[in-house]
Amino acid sequence: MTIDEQLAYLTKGAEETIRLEELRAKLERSAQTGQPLNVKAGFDPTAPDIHLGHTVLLRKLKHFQDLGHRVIFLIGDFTGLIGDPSGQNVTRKPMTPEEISANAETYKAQVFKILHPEKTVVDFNSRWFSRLSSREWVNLCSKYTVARMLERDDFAKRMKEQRPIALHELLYPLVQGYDSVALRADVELGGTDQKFNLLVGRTLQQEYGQEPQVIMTLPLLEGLDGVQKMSKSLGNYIGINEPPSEIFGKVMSISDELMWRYFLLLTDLSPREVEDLRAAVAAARQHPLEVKKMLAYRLVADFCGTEAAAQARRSFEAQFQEDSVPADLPSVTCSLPKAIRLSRLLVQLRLYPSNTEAQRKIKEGAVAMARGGSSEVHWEKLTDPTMELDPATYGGREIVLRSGRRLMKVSFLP
RNA sequence: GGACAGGUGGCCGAGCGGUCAAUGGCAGCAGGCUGUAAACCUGCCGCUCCUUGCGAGCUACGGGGGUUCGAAUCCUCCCCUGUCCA
Repeated sequence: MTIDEQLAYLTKGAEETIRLEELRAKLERSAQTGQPLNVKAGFDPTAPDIHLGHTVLLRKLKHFQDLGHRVIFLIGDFTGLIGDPSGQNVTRKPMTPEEISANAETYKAQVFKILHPEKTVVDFNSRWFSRLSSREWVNLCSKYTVARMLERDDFAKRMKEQRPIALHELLYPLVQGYDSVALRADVELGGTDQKFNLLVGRTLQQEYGQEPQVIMTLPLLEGLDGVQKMSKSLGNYIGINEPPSEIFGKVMSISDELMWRYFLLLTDLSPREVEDLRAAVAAARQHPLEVKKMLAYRLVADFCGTEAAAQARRSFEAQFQEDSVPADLPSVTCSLPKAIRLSRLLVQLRLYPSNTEAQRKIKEGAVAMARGGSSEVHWEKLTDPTMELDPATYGGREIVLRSGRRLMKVSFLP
């Protein structure tokens, strides 16, 4: 690839690159010297649940790897030790080294579904921060001013809204920026919300006599609700470790509008191709449902393989388009020594969190049962909250319970 | 250290001595319509128990103590947040 082609490849889908000319220079130099670029991205040590939102960034890291560069997957274990910047007064308790390394392993298992393991270095920022003397700390703090720090929009916003800002939170950008110094990063990637922190990295590198890193911000992916960014705490996420049918189903539940965004940020389709698809749907040449199934299939295939993707699609079609029972239902076997209340069973199956809620839903007509069969399924609503399943009639039988979109197969021992 | 304003269910936000498990909005769950889309309509939305009833009990309005037959609501101490002053 020519340098221009490389630039196009790397900046595709990125929100902003600061600065493009610097990236070009770095790429040229790397090509001449054969020295790969250090491309850094930081991750929280506490949330080893990678979801599609993270993959926007991970995919971009992979693009750099495709061109032969070295990715530094930095786990912010030190950052995690001090506390949480956004959480109010939740003092985070220090994680043990065991927990941290366990989390790191979990990260690797997930992240290498996307990244090339041999071109990835996993590092921890406690490696340098735990050795930093107080003197060096103060020195680090002297490199940046309060006024500039308060420019960060979320700080500015909180000041304006008269909400608390703890002093140590002001240190976060500094800590993250220093990571770039310690790693001699050439490029750092982050979400658009990270722009300020990334820029601090540039400033600090110059303060420490290094060439500033190029920063690249990536759009934040909206979650299932289509409005807020995908995050675990909001519960609007699709985890890449989830079962294939789960991923497929969740993708199918996003809005049509959001689907284009997913195509753009999560697949290798070019912006042009996505536009063409969109036009086809607008002109009714393509059914949006079919296009969305294609998206779901691709995403499942990325993380679970094409076979799982095909299976997930079949199950989806069986359940929602043919109203029959999919083949790969989650199923449990349980013994039935004596009669059990339906509501209790539902809680045991984790279809509902509490008995109270299970009973409520039963009364509302949300629970249905299909018996054994496969093709001709009859769903029978179970609306009696006092219903009990007794061994005499259910022992040895197999039933399928449904609550909303969730199905569960239960086999009773005789 | 002082003055003032606040802390209510996942979030926002009413209530300011009883009828309050607490109005309303958002989010969420379920039903209908559909394409597990959007929009819209309906119900639910702390927990437990059963005799499933407009049932009983328990827990809840920052924390502790108090006043009262009775407190989210009054008093008091403490904690937390913000603003102004030092």
